Amino acid sequence: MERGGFPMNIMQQTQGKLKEEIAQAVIKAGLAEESELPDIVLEQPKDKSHGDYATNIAMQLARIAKKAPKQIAEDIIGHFDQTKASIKQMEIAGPGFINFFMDNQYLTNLIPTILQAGKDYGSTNAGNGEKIQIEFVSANPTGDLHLGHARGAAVGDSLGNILEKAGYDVSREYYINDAGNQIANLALSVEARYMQALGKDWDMPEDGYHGKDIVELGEKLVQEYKSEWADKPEQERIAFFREYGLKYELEKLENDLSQFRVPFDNWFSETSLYEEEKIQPALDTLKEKGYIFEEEGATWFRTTEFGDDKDRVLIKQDGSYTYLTPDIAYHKNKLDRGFDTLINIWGADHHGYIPRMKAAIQALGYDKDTLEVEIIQMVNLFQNGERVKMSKRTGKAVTLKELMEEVGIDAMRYFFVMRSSDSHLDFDMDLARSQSNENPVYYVQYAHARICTMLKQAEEKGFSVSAEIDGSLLTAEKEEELLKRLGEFSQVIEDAASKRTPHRVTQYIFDLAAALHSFYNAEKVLDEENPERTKARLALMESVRITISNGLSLLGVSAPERM
RNA sequence: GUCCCAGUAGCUCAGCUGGAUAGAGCAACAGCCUUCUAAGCUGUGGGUCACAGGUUCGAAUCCUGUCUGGGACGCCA
Repeated sequence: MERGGFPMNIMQQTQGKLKEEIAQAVIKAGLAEESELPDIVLEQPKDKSHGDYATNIAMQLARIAKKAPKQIAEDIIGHFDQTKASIKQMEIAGPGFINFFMDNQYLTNLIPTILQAGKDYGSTNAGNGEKIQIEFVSANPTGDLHLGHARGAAVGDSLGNILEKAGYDVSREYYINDAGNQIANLALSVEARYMQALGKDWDMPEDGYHGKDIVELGEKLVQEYKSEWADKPEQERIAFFREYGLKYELEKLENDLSQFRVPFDNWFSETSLYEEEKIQPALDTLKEKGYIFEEEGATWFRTTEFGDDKDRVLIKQDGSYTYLTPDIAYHKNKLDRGFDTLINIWGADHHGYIPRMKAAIQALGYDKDTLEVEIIQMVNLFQNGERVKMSKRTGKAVTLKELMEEVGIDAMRYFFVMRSSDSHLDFDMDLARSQSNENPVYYVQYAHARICTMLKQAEEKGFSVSAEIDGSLLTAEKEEELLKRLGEFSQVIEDAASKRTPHRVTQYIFDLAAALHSFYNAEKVLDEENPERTKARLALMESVRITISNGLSLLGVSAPERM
């Protein structure tokens, strides 16, 4: 029952057997050759009267077998070996669907599996250890992280967790843009705030950073150094502010993200590309392959070769690099480190950058799909029913840190991964903060806490959770619903991983929590008159608790034992 | 002008590689606590899936075009 060190996914096993038997029946009935057999699709009908599983194979075979779908379905059923696939009943419905009603045993078998797996329940080896690097956030170290970064951080971290759970080998990385103009600007901004803190009349630079954090830094510097730096030679002063500012900003980024439960495996410095002379070799590689040309005193990369709308400058007329150039060297470095797939998570305002980066990947000799760019759409903040206006220029944006204090980390993490990343997100602060039934985070956490209470009281009454239960006692409608949901967990994770859609996990645990609440109101777990059923239900409850807890942990949301 | 994302219930959004009567939360309405946490549950109403063509047994889903909203189109980063 082991696969890749993880418990085998019972549901997949069941479905696999069923598909296999369908294929056998089709061949035995002479409806198609093995080679012309289409992929067998099993779906779980929404309507329970359509069985536990249904297949559309008869419709798919209509053309190949040159028969009416209903006739084909009858032939398949006639040649089907029910005993092998634990089928209780089969029927033909609608235009030619075959509905399968399963023997329930296969569901209750889930419980011992989940109890044994514990924190590992849901883990699979679907990713086969594929090495994936996720680069995300990567905000310039020139100010506080704002809402958009926060969404990217939540999505990136959750996706990383999900990929790991699905058996991928994940590395999370933050690319620090500590080399370009923006850092020169940071130094000038820090200088200005320092001078202002000393009471001097000093203008902010043209493209300065107006965030509150730099104002605070100016004040901090005055406390620490008094007016010492005001009289130093400009060059020395700027160099100091540059270094100090960078360190200050980076520490802040790391602290905020770590508080937001977003750890990185590696913080990669752009400057290191210069120091380790990684840029010229990358340029040389492109040159050798003939993708470089000179024009109007600049050096160009022929990205149009790979479908970009125009070629891109790598070295400007003044001899300096564009942003793209070290970034190409950076991506070459990533590839040299042996990752199979690179995932970059970018804000929607960077989508225009995708074709040139993909061009670089291809020019370096890799398939364009080696690099995947996940675009995260914008976040709009709402408070008191109104959209909160933000301006980056004046530093009026709401920061990650402020939001963590205002609404809490659990709510933020959940909300940011609640919707598909390519939908704009309306973040309602009042809703995120509210401790009410309108708030989906509480809804899910409450389900977990409810179970914990039951388990605790069960213990006080002398019951203990055990995998040795009589599964035939779990036949109530709400119990079957719960069991079916529980069985889907691994598949949900695999889908979320392979399609890079972490929001599916959020939807899943919400649905699971709903099934739990519904069960809770319909059935009583603790019943001293009926200890066997109590034991069976306790084991079911613990299975649900484990699954909710595991799901929440993928999202970086806590699973409280009481609320 | 070109490119990307979105357009599904009053609102916010799901809808997997095309499948049966399009789902959920909120809001509205009607019920449920002497019983394991009512931060919960049950029920009702609410839809020309932006529009128009096409592909086929079958389209919210795939293709083409149009419209609307947002974003991007630098020798900025």
